[in-house]
Order: sequence, then C-alpha cells, then structure tokens
Amino acid sequence: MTVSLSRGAVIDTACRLFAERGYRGTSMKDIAETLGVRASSLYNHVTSKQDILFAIMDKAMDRALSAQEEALAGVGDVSEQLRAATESLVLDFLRNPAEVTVCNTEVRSLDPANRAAIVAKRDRYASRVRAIIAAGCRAGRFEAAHPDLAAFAVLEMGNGAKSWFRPSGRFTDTYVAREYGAFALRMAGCAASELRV
Amino acid sequence: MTVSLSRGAVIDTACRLFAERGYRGTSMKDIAETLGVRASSLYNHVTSKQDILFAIMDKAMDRALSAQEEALAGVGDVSEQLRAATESLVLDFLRNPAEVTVCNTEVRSLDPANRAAIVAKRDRYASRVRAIIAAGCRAGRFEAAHPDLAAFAVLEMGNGAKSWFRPSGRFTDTYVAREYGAFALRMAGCAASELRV
DNA sequence: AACAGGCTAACGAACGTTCATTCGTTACCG
DNA sequence: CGGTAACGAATGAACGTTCGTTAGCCTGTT
Repeated sequence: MTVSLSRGAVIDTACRLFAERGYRGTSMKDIAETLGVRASSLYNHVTSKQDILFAIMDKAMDRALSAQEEALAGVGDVSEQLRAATESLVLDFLRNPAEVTVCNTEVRSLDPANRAAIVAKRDRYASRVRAIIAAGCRAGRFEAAHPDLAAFAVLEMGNGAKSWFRPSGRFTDTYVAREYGAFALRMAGCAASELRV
Repeated sequence: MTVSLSRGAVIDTACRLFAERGYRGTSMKDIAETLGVRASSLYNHVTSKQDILFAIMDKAMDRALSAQEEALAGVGDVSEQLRAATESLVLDFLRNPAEVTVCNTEVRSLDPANRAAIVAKRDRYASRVRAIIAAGCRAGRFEAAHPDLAAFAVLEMGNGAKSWFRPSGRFTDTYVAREYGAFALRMAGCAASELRV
C-alpha cells in the first residue's frame, strides 16, 4: 500500500496551512505531518518552501485572470461589464478562500523575482476593473467623482465578502456575488434606473 | 549622552516592522537593531515579544473605539450616523496604517487569552456599524436587502482606502474619508435625495 | 535490475529568552 | 567638594528549540 504523495497534494495542503497560520508560521514539518509524512519527504516533490508559495500564488492568479476574461467575454454594456467583473471577483474569492488569502497576505514573503511576477498579474487584474469604471464615467453612465478611488473600493469588496461568508450559511455564493455586483454599481454612481434590471 | 530606550519606543518600532514583515517575520534582533541596541536590552522594557504584539493591538483598538464614540456623539439622524461612523473608520485607517495593518493581519499570532480580548473589542466596534445600518433599514431610510451584508462591506472599505492611500498623494485624508462616507450611504441604499446634503 | 519515494540522521543557522556582569548616572554623606 | 553607594539599563554569552535543507539508506513496485 502506498499513500504516495504528489506535488499537487503538497501544494494544496500547504495552501490551507499558509492561509491559516501564514507562510512563516507554517513549517515544512507542519505540512508533512498534515500529510502523514516526514518533512524531508516533501523534497521529492517540491524544490523548496518558496517554490510551494510561488506555485500557490501563480496558479491562483491565473485562475482569477481567466475567470475575469470569461466573465467579460461578449459583454458590451459598461454597467453589465462592471457587474460581471465584480460578480466574477466575488465568486472567485468565495470559492477559493485559502488561495486568495495567501495571495493577499503573503506577497511580502515572496522572493523579489517571484514577487515581481505575481504583482504584474495582480496589476493586470486590477487595471481591467479600473478601465471599466473609467469608461463608464467618460460615457456619463457612472458618476463617481474619482474613478480610481471607486475601483479600489470595488476590488476590496471581495475581501469583505470572503471575511464573513461560510458555504453552510444563509446565502449561496452566487447570490452573494450578485448582491455585491449591485453594491459595485451603486458605488460607481450608476443611474438608479439601471439598478433593478 | 544617553539615547536610552523606552517601552513606547520599542512598541512603536516593533509596530512598524510587524506591519512590514509580519510578526513571525520580525525578530527581536530586528527590532533592537532598528533602535541601535542589542536584542537582550529590549527585555528591560517589555516582558516578551507577545507582550509587544498585544500592547500594539490593544492600544490601537482603544483608539479606534473612542474615535468612533466621539464621531457618533450627539448625531441623531441615522444617515448621518452611518456617514460619521464610516468617516471615522476611514480616517483611523489612513492615519494609523501600521497599527491597523497589525490589527488586521496578526490576530492569529496572539496567544489565546490575548486574542479573546482583542476580538471582543473588534466585535464591539463592528456591531455598532451593523446596528446603524439595521436601524436605518427598519426606519425605511436605507434599503439594503441584507443589512449585515452591507455592514461587512462598509467595514471593509477602510482597508480599501488604506491599501492605496499615500499622505503625499492627490487627496487629503479627510477628503478621502468624506468620499468613502458617501460610498457607504450609497451602498446601504440610502435614498438618492439624501446623498447630496 | 532499476527506480521512485519513503525513511533516519544530521547540518548550520536563527529563533526567543535568561543570566551575570558592566557601565553611566544620580544622590547622598562626610 | 570629593568619595561612594545604589540603581536603571545595556551587554555578551549561553540555553534549548526549531527552522529549511541535504545526504544516504531501505523498501516495495515495475
């Protein structure tokens, strides 16, 4: 009988522990024990602890970016774009809380080269949201006094949702995402008549 | 000539370092070196590293709580209460970024007893915001579908502001706080006619 | 026979903390 | 005024752990 580790299992387990206790608060021994194995065995599947951290974050950013692309594909109206982008963001946060927590709290634990790669992807993600709000303001459909400021507030909403959401709670994740999509439109100052579509 | 350490100086320096590198990512040696002193000298002023962390967070929570009380004192109208509470929250975040960062990221590094004390204060702070939104909804002044959900979104806005705000930037902290106060009213579904007071 | 993947053992470094000692200043006493 | 006792605070050395990582071995499967 072989329980037999895999790279994926190591990374998934590490992700959960990093989210709970932080990167520096989690030892290779902790990860190994959770998997029922000795610490040295992990090195058959990953090259270092830093390697694990980067793999978690890189995978998570790619997932978020492609979910965002998919959500926006074929959506022309700028209000619907903001709604779709926000719903995608919130859904991603609610469905992958551990990965997202690691992404949000452990950027500082990345080696400089790894950090540059992750920050670039994060910026790409954020700039799409900024662009939508800016376009809506230019078109006179939103009336945010400062589009960038509203964009940051929207991007932060995912964290707000993640911090209290529990899958076993009153709401489904899709329902919460829709609710936050509406928050985003309101915050951007979208004309009230559009809000109840 | 005596540079001579003090408990306050140790705590302030530690706060900045904890905010940048995290509690576990900061050693007593790091703190001491920043102060131009050896690690063992710190123990003349604090009893342990954990003691430092708790002192930082306890002071920060007390400051936030009393700022909130002061902001709400004598404000009767529920819309103005939400605006005042949000402005107070955002201002506190913008003016004490290091303390707030530590409070938001290092709860997990607290010993169980210390954690209970801090979480109790944090809950007291959050419940005041929840109560305002709930009251506004009952009075028909707000129309959030789920008051608690809107409350969490409001509480998260401080983080959103803190993450991009720089004192040297385009906006003053009071201006940003006002802007976020308006976001909060919109998000709660406050009647549009009240928004431009 | 080859090998992947687990194991034990060991490493050097860094950690938080303690301890006895030394230093510099202040306050008192003759 | 000079000598000294006393005290707060900084120090280097040492402690027991824990850290991430490497090396070499052993076993079960192919």
